[in-house]
Amino acid sequence: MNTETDRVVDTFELKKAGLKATLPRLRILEILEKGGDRHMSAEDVYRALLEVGEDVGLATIYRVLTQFETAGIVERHNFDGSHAVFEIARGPHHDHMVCLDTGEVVEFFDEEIERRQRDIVEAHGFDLQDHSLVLYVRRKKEAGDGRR
Amino acid sequence: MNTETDRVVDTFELKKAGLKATLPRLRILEILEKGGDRHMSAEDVYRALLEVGEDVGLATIYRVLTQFETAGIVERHNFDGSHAVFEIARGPHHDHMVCLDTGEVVEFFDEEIERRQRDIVEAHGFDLQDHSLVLYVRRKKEAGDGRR
DNA sequence: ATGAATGCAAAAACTTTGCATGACG
DNA sequence: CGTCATGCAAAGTTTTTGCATTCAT
Repeated sequence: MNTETDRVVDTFELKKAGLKATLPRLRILEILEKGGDRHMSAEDVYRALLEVGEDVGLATIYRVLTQFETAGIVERHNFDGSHAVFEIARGPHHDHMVCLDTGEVVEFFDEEIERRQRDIVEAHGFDLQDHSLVLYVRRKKEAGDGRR
Repeated sequence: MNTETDRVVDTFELKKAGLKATLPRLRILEILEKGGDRHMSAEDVYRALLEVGEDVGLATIYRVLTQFETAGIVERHNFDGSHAVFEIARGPHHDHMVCLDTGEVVEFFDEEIERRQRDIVEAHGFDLQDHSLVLYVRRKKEAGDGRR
Protein backbone atom coordinates (compact mmCIF):
# COMPACT_ATOMS: atom_id res chain seq x y z
CA MET A 1 0.00 0.00 0.00
CA ASN A 2 0.97 3.64 0.40
CA THR A 3 0.56 4.04 -3.31
CA GLU A 4 0.27 7.77 -2.80
CA THR A 5 3.76 8.34 -1.50
CA ASP A 6 5.27 5.80 -3.86
CA ARG A 7 3.88 7.60 -6.85
CA VAL A 8 5.45 10.83 -5.73
CA VAL A 9 8.77 9.14 -5.18
CA ASP A 10 8.59 7.45 -8.58
CA THR A 11 7.71 10.70 -10.30
CA PHE A 12 10.71 12.32 -8.68
CA GLU A 13 12.97 9.46 -9.68
CA LEU A 14 11.87 9.74 -13.29
CA LYS A 15 12.34 13.48 -13.47
CA LYS A 16 15.71 13.16 -11.88
CA ALA A 17 16.62 10.91 -14.79
CA GLY A 18 15.37 13.47 -17.29
CA LEU A 19 12.34 11.37 -18.17
CA LYS A 20 8.81 12.70 -18.22
CA ALA A 21 6.59 11.14 -15.60
CA THR A 22 4.19 9.47 -17.98
CA LEU A 23 1.59 6.93 -17.00
CA PRO A 24 3.28 4.00 -18.76
CA ARG A 25 6.58 4.74 -17.09
CA LEU A 26 5.01 5.06 -13.66
CA ARG A 27 3.12 1.82 -14.15
CA ILE A 28 6.18 -0.08 -15.26
CA LEU A 29 8.09 1.24 -12.28
CA GLU A 30 5.29 0.14 -9.96
CA ILE A 31 5.26 -3.36 -11.38
CA LEU A 32 8.98 -3.68 -10.97
CA GLU A 33 8.78 -2.44 -7.41
CA LYS A 34 5.86 -4.39 -6.09
CA GLY A 35 5.91 -7.34 -8.48
CA GLY A 36 6.37 -10.59 -6.61
CA ASP A 37 8.98 -11.24 -9.25
CA ARG A 38 12.22 -9.40 -8.79
CA HIS A 39 13.49 -10.56 -12.18
CA MET A 40 11.06 -9.94 -15.00
CA SER A 41 11.35 -10.08 -18.76
CA ALA A 42 9.80 -7.40 -20.94
CA GLU A 43 7.04 -9.86 -21.71
CA ASP A 44 6.51 -10.50 -17.98
CA VAL A 45 6.06 -6.79 -17.35
CA TYR A 46 3.75 -6.55 -20.33
CA ARG A 47 1.48 -9.28 -19.02
CA ALA A 48 1.60 -8.02 -15.46
CA LEU A 49 0.33 -4.69 -16.72
CA LEU A 50 -2.44 -6.31 -18.72
CA GLU A 51 -3.62 -8.10 -15.60
CA VAL A 52 -3.93 -4.75 -13.87
CA GLY A 53 -5.94 -3.46 -16.78
CA GLU A 54 -3.19 -1.24 -18.17
CA ASP A 55 -2.54 -1.90 -21.84
CA VAL A 56 0.96 -0.64 -22.55
CA GLY A 57 2.53 -1.55 -25.86
CA LEU A 58 5.34 -4.06 -25.73
CA ALA A 59 7.53 -1.68 -27.72
CA THR A 60 7.09 0.91 -25.01
CA ILE A 61 8.06 -1.60 -22.36
CA TYR A 62 11.28 -2.32 -24.18
CA ARG A 63 11.98 1.35 -24.74
CA VAL A 64 11.26 2.30 -21.16
CA LEU A 65 13.24 -0.58 -19.67
CA THR A 66 16.22 0.40 -21.77
CA GLN A 67 15.89 4.00 -20.63
CA PHE A 68 15.60 2.84 -17.03
CA GLU A 69 18.73 0.80 -17.45
CA THR A 70 20.61 3.78 -18.83
CA ALA A 71 19.34 5.87 -15.94
CA GLY A 72 20.48 3.23 -13.48
CA ILE A 73 16.94 2.57 -12.30
CA VAL A 74 16.99 -1.06 -13.34
CA GLU A 75 19.61 -3.67 -14.14
CA ARG A 76 19.45 -5.94 -17.15
CA HIS A 77 20.55 -9.55 -16.83
CA ASN A 78 20.95 -12.39 -19.30
CA PHE A 79 20.58 -15.54 -17.27
CA ASP A 80 20.08 -17.54 -20.41
CA GLY A 81 21.05 -16.32 -23.81
CA SER A 82 17.47 -16.23 -25.08
CA HIS A 83 15.94 -13.24 -23.33
CA ALA A 84 16.79 -10.46 -20.91
CA VAL A 85 15.34 -9.97 -17.45
CA PHE A 86 15.22 -6.74 -15.49
CA GLU A 87 15.29 -5.96 -11.81
CA ILE A 88 14.92 -2.77 -9.84
CA ALA A 89 18.38 -1.45 -8.98
CA ARG A 90 17.71 -0.96 -5.31
CA GLY A 91 20.03 -2.02 -2.55
CA PRO A 92 23.64 -3.05 -2.85
CA HIS A 93 25.23 -4.96 -5.68
CA HIS A 94 24.73 -8.70 -5.78
CA ASP A 95 25.12 -11.65 -8.09
CA HIS A 96 22.70 -14.47 -8.87
CA MET A 97 22.30 -18.19 -8.78
CA VAL A 98 19.62 -19.70 -10.98
CA CYS A 99 18.09 -23.11 -10.39
CA LEU A 100 18.18 -25.10 -13.61
CA ASP A 101 15.12 -27.09 -12.55
CA THR A 102 12.76 -24.45 -11.23
CA GLY A 103 14.10 -21.18 -12.61
CA GLU A 104 14.25 -19.90 -9.05
CA VAL A 105 16.68 -17.01 -8.65
CA VAL A 106 18.69 -16.45 -5.46
CA GLU A 107 20.73 -13.34 -4.91
CA PHE A 108 24.04 -13.35 -3.10
CA PHE A 109 27.06 -11.21 -2.49
CA ASP A 110 30.61 -12.23 -1.70
CA GLU A 111 33.27 -9.68 -0.93
CA GLU A 112 35.97 -12.23 -1.54
CA ILE A 113 34.87 -12.81 -5.12
CA GLU A 114 34.45 -9.11 -5.72
CA ARG A 115 37.96 -8.42 -4.53
CA ARG A 116 39.53 -11.22 -6.57
CA GLN A 117 37.80 -9.90 -9.68
CA ARG A 118 39.26 -6.45 -9.19
CA ASP A 119 42.72 -7.84 -8.52
CA ILE A 120 42.71 -10.09 -11.55
CA VAL A 121 41.58 -7.35 -13.87
CA GLU A 122 44.20 -5.00 -12.45
CA ALA A 123 46.90 -7.60 -12.92
CA HIS A 124 46.02 -7.69 -16.59
CA GLY A 125 46.27 -3.94 -16.98
CA PHE A 126 42.56 -3.27 -17.18
CA ASP A 127 39.98 -1.43 -15.12
CA LEU A 128 36.90 -3.36 -14.07
CA GLN A 129 33.80 -1.65 -15.42
CA ASP A 130 31.19 -4.25 -14.70
CA HIS A 131 30.77 -7.97 -14.32
CA SER A 132 28.24 -10.71 -14.68
CA LEU A 133 28.32 -13.78 -12.48
CA VAL A 134 25.61 -16.39 -12.68
CA LEU A 135 25.79 -19.73 -10.90
CA TYR A 136 23.63 -22.44 -12.40
CA VAL A 137 22.53 -24.78 -9.64
CA ARG A 138 20.25 -27.64 -8.69
CA ARG A 139 18.70 -28.22 -5.32
CA LYS A 140 20.74 -30.76 -3.45
CA LYS A 141 19.22 -34.23 -3.51
CA GLU A 142 18.18 -35.52 -0.10
CA ALA A 143 19.07 -39.16 0.57
CA GLY A 144 16.66 -41.48 -1.23
CA ASP A 145 14.84 -38.74 -3.02
CA GLY A 146 15.16 -36.93 -6.28
CA ARG A 147 12.00 -38.50 -7.69
CA ARG A 148 9.43 -36.09 -8.97
CA MET B 1 50.23 -27.52 -40.43
CA ASN B 2 50.10 -31.26 -39.89
CA THR B 3 46.63 -31.23 -41.34
CA GLU B 4 46.90 -34.94 -41.94
CA THR B 5 47.08 -35.98 -38.32
CA ASP B 6 44.60 -33.37 -37.23
CA ARG B 7 41.99 -34.65 -39.60
CA VAL B 8 42.37 -38.14 -38.21
CA VAL B 9 42.04 -36.85 -34.68
CA ASP B 10 39.00 -34.78 -35.56
CA THR B 11 37.34 -37.70 -37.28
CA PHE B 12 37.88 -39.78 -34.20
CA GLU B 13 36.52 -37.06 -31.95
CA LEU B 14 33.37 -36.80 -34.02
CA LYS B 15 32.76 -40.53 -34.12
CA LYS B 16 33.35 -40.74 -30.42
CA ALA B 17 30.50 -38.27 -30.06
CA GLY B 18 28.25 -40.37 -32.26
CA LEU B 19 28.46 -37.91 -35.13
CA LYS B 20 29.29 -38.86 -38.68
CA ALA B 21 32.57 -37.39 -39.86
CA THR B 22 31.13 -35.26 -42.62
CA LEU B 23 33.00 -32.62 -44.51
CA PRO B 24 31.10 -29.67 -43.00
CA ARG B 25 31.69 -30.92 -39.48
CA LEU B 26 35.38 -31.48 -40.08
CA ARG B 27 35.72 -28.03 -41.62
CA ILE B 28 33.95 -26.32 -38.76
CA LEU B 29 36.12 -28.15 -36.29
CA GLU B 30 39.24 -27.06 -38.19
CA ILE B 31 38.18 -23.44 -38.17
CA LEU B 32 37.53 -23.51 -34.45
CA GLU B 33 40.89 -25.14 -33.83
CA LYS B 34 43.14 -23.07 -36.01
CA GLY B 35 41.10 -19.90 -36.25
CA GLY B 36 43.02 -16.93 -34.91
CA ASP B 37 39.82 -16.26 -33.04
CA ARG B 38 39.16 -18.47 -30.07
CA HIS B 39 35.68 -17.05 -29.62
CA MET B 40 33.61 -17.09 -32.79
CA SER B 41 29.95 -16.55 -33.52
CA ALA B 42 28.10 -18.80 -35.93
CA GLU B 43 28.36 -16.00 -38.46
CA ASP B 44 32.12 -15.76 -37.87
CA VAL B 45 32.53 -19.44 -38.59
CA TYR B 46 30.33 -19.11 -41.65
CA ARG B 47 32.45 -16.33 -43.10
CA ALA B 48 35.72 -18.01 -42.18
CA LEU B 49 34.59 -21.03 -44.16
CA LEU B 50 33.61 -18.91 -47.13
CA GLU B 51 37.09 -17.39 -47.18
CA VAL B 52 38.53 -20.87 -47.44
CA GLY B 53 36.23 -21.62 -50.31
CA GLU B 54 33.94 -23.91 -48.35
CA ASP B 55 30.31 -22.90 -48.65
CA VAL B 56 28.52 -24.41 -45.67
CA GLY B 57 24.99 -23.28 -44.94
CA LEU B 58 24.52 -21.08 -41.92
CA ALA B 59 21.81 -23.43 -40.67
CA THR B 60 24.30 -26.26 -40.70
CA ILE B 61 26.77 -24.19 -38.74
CA TYR B 62 24.17 -23.58 -36.06
CA ARG B 63 23.12 -27.22 -36.00
CA VAL B 64 26.67 -28.48 -35.84
CA LEU B 65 27.75 -26.02 -33.18
CA THR B 66 24.82 -27.04 -31.03
CA GLN B 67 25.70 -30.69 -31.48
CA PHE B 68 29.30 -29.93 -30.63
CA GLU B 69 28.20 -28.17 -27.50
CA THR B 70 26.09 -31.15 -26.46
CA ALA B 71 29.03 -33.41 -27.15
CA GLY B 72 31.29 -31.22 -25.05
CA ILE B 73 33.48 -30.36 -28.02
CA VAL B 74 32.77 -26.64 -27.79
CA GLU B 75 31.49 -24.23 -25.18
CA ARG B 76 28.84 -21.63 -25.86
CA HIS B 77 29.15 -18.20 -24.28
CA ASN B 78 26.90 -15.16 -24.20
CA PHE B 79 29.22 -12.26 -23.58
CA ASP B 80 26.52 -9.85 -24.63
CA GLY B 81 22.90 -10.83 -24.77
CA SER B 82 22.68 -10.43 -28.51
CA HIS B 83 24.56 -13.37 -29.95
CA ALA B 84 26.40 -16.48 -28.85
CA VAL B 85 30.07 -17.21 -29.37
CA PHE B 86 31.70 -20.62 -29.35
CA GLU B 87 35.13 -21.81 -28.38
CA ILE B 88 36.85 -25.17 -28.60
CA ALA B 89 36.57 -26.89 -25.23
CA ARG B 90 40.22 -27.75 -24.96
CA GLY B 91 42.30 -27.24 -21.87
CA PRO B 92 41.10 -26.56 -18.38
CA HIS B 93 38.14 -24.45 -17.36
CA HIS B 94 38.51 -20.70 -17.41
CA ASP B 95 36.45 -17.54 -17.30
CA HIS B 96 36.61 -14.45 -19.47
CA MET B 97 37.15 -10.73 -19.38
CA VAL B 98 35.91 -8.74 -22.34
CA CYS B 99 37.18 -5.29 -23.27
CA LEU B 100 34.25 -2.96 -23.77
CA ASP B 101 36.26 -0.84 -26.20
CA THR B 102 37.91 -3.40 -28.42
CA GLY B 103 35.95 -6.58 -27.88
CA GLU B 104 39.21 -8.27 -26.99
CA VAL B 105 38.70 -11.41 -24.89
CA VAL B 106 41.15 -12.51 -22.20
CA GLU B 107 40.84 -15.85 -20.47
CA PHE B 108 41.68 -16.33 -16.82
CA PHE B 109 41.25 -18.80 -14.02
CA ASP B 110 41.15 -18.23 -10.29
CA GLU B 111 40.92 -21.08 -7.87
CA GLU B 112 39.84 -18.73 -5.09
CA ILE B 113 36.76 -17.63 -7.02
CA GLU B 114 35.96 -21.18 -8.03
CA ARG B 115 36.10 -22.32 -4.44
CA ARG B 116 33.96 -19.46 -3.12
CA GLN B 117 31.34 -20.23 -5.74
CA ARG B 118 31.10 -23.84 -4.64
CA ASP B 119 30.93 -22.85 -0.97
CA ILE B 120 28.25 -20.25 -1.50
CA VAL B 121 26.08 -22.60 -3.51
CA GLU B 122 26.51 -25.32 -0.91
CA ALA B 123 25.58 -22.94 1.87
CA HIS B 124 22.30 -22.32 0.09
CA GLY B 125 21.52 -26.02 -0.21
CA PHE B 126 22.28 -26.32 -3.90
CA ASP B 127 24.79 -28.14 -6.07
CA LEU B 128 26.79 -26.08 -8.52
CA GLN B 129 26.16 -27.32 -12.05
CA ASP B 130 27.79 -24.61 -14.06
CA HIS B 131 28.62 -20.96 -13.94
CA SER B 132 29.21 -17.97 -16.12
CA LEU B 133 31.57 -15.21 -15.09
CA VAL B 134 32.35 -12.37 -17.44
CA LEU B 135 34.32 -9.29 -16.40
CA TYR B 136 33.72 -6.23 -18.54
CA VAL B 137 36.86 -4.13 -18.59
CA ARG B 138 38.64 -1.22 -20.21
CA ARG B 139 42.33 -0.89 -20.76
CA LYS B 140 43.80 1.22 -18.02
CA LYS B 141 44.46 4.79 -19.13
CA GLU B 142 48.11 5.77 -19.11
CA ALA B 143 48.83 9.22 -17.69
CA GLY B 144 47.99 11.92 -20.23
CA ASP B 145 46.48 9.59 -22.73
CA GLY B 146 43.08 8.17 -23.45
CA ARG B 147 42.82 10.01 -26.76
CA ARG B 148 42.21 7.90 -29.75
C1' DA C 1 2.46 25.07 -27.79
C1' DT C 2 6.17 21.95 -28.45
C1' DG C 3 9.16 18.60 -27.81
C1' DA C 4 8.89 14.13 -25.85
C1' DA C 5 6.45 9.64 -25.42
C1' DT C 6 3.33 6.12 -27.07
C1' DG C 7 1.19 2.61 -30.07
C1' DC C 8 1.07 0.07 -33.96
C1' DA C 9 2.95 -2.45 -37.38
C1' DA C 10 6.91 -3.38 -39.95
C1' DA C 11 11.69 -4.61 -39.74
C1' DA C 12 15.82 -6.37 -37.78
C1' DA C 13 18.88 -9.69 -35.70
C1' DC C 14 19.67 -14.21 -34.40
C1' DT C 15 18.47 -18.92 -34.36
C1' DT C 16 15.57 -22.96 -35.39
C1' DT C 17 12.91 -26.04 -38.33
C1' DG C 18 10.58 -28.62 -42.42
C1' DC C 19 11.52 -30.99 -46.21
C1' DA C 20 13.74 -32.74 -50.36
C1' DT C 21 18.30 -34.02 -51.73
C1' DG C 22 22.76 -35.92 -50.93
C1' DA C 23 26.54 -38.23 -48.34
C1' DC C 24 28.58 -41.51 -44.71
C1' DG C 25 29.24 -46.10 -43.00
C1' DC D 1 21.33 -49.20 -49.03
C1' DG D 2 19.47 -47.12 -44.93
C1' DT D 3 20.11 -43.52 -42.12
C1' DC D 4 21.88 -39.49 -40.88
C1' DA D 5 23.40 -34.79 -42.52
C1' DT D 6 22.97 -30.80 -45.47
C1' DG D 7 20.95 -26.86 -47.89
C1' DC D 8 17.53 -23.82 -48.71
C1' DA D 9 13.88 -21.20 -47.54
C1' DA D 10 10.42 -20.39 -44.38
C1' DA D 11 9.19 -19.63 -39.65
C1' DG D 12 10.26 -18.44 -34.75
C1' DT D 13 11.89 -15.35 -30.98
C1' DT D 14 13.24 -11.47 -29.05
C1' DT D 15 14.11 -6.71 -29.59
C1' DT D 16 14.26 -2.37 -32.34
C1' DT D 17 12.52 1.26 -35.31
C1' DG D 18 9.52 4.53 -38.35
C1' DC D 19 5.84 7.32 -38.17
C1' DA D 20 1.51 9.41 -36.98
C1' DT D 21 -0.88 10.56 -32.81
C1' DT D 22 -1.14 11.86 -27.97
C1' DC D 23 0.60 13.65 -23.77
C1' DA D 24 3.41 16.20 -20.21
C1' DT D 25 5.18 20.49 -19.01
